[in-house]
Amino acid sequence: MTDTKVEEKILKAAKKEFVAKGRGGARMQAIADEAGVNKALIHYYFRSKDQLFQRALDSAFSELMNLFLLDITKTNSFKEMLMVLIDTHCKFFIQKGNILNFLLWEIRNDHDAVKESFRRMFDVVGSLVARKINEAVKKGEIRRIDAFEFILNLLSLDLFFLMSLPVISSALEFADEQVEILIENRKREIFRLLWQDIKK
Amino acid sequence: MTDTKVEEKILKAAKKEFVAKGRGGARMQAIADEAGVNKALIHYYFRSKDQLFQRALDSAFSELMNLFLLDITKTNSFKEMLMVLIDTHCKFFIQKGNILNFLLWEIRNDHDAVKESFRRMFDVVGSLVARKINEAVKKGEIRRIDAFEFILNLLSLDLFFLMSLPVISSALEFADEQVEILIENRKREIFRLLWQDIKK
DNA sequence: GTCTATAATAAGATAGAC
DNA sequence: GTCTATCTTATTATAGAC
Repeated sequence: MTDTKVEEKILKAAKKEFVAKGRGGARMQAIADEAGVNKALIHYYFRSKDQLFQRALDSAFSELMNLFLLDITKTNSFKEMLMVLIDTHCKFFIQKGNILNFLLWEIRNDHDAVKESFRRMFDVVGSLVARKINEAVKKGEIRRIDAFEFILNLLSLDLFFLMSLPVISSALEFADEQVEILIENRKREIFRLLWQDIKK
Repeated sequence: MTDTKVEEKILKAAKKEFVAKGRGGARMQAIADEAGVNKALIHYYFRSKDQLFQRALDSAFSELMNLFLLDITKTNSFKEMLMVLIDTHCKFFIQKGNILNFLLWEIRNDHDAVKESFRRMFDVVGSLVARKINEAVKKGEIRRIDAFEFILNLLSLDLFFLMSLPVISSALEFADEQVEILIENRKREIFRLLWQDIKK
């Protein structure tokens, strides 16, 4: 608690506020309150709102990248890996709320801010999945597929649904249990669609 | 030109500014400049930034809804319909830029603003597609499928890709021609994945 | 390092002339 | 209806005490 560095507390609070309100809507006062410090102290550590935002964006983006760099090498089969991935994405984004909407919204004007991390992540994940695909093909588990298209298919199906979920469930006035059922159905459907496409 | 109502000119300019900068980042002055009128005139017509935003959001949302209400009843086969839909979505969002990112971002705090339109659209599109499915099933063109899951699959694959395209192509430093090839490949892949799943 | 008080500015809103 | 000029407020940022 008290041994958590103040700088970290502020950054954490900033991330929460920025993800909730966006770059423009976020308030330095709200960040200070959330972190339990004075407004002036934020400027002491981070100089300006702009620089704080950059740090928060970096951090939020890294969190997302780490999700995709999960240790999936431990899964035994491609089928199992696919199930684990879908499940993990759902759990993460349900917990993290608007982080993906936030990133896709704020990054559009500032591609450079994440260009390097994105490319690195892309290389690592790309080659990791490509290797997994090769192994599975050799074992005769799946047919030969394109790694890029496969990843894009998976992420599209997972992430778009999770991004739209608040709108869908609010507009259709789903109760909490209905939402849970919806998610479970969706996970099954995504797995079904992807697996029957690639399995041998 | 001059016979375009001023109110409409302002609304159009507002939509452009809000979609580009978001609710918080948009500036009344920028809207006035874009519309070629005075700042005070915006208040005369729309009272406040807040009310202008609501109108702009409504209008942007309607545009999107209209896209999904396309006259697809004219297409002869389910296969043809699917191809037309994928193509239309791509064309629309490449032209309209960040409209989807904007909506998914801004609506998260204000579901009520679009609840009714969304539900109406959902009902209309849902029953339209369900009817199309029934016809195609009877003709033996496709297997029996769930309309909700099918629509979600289609929109996920289409829209997530288009939302992420700016980030992807910037981070991977794709040239314009490469982006075009990417899109064409993606269209083929989406159609392939969906069609082989449902065709009989 | 952390606070209080305050400056500086940006931006939305309005009054009033035309 | 449309403009100029101005008011008001919200918010970032800083100076300076402790």
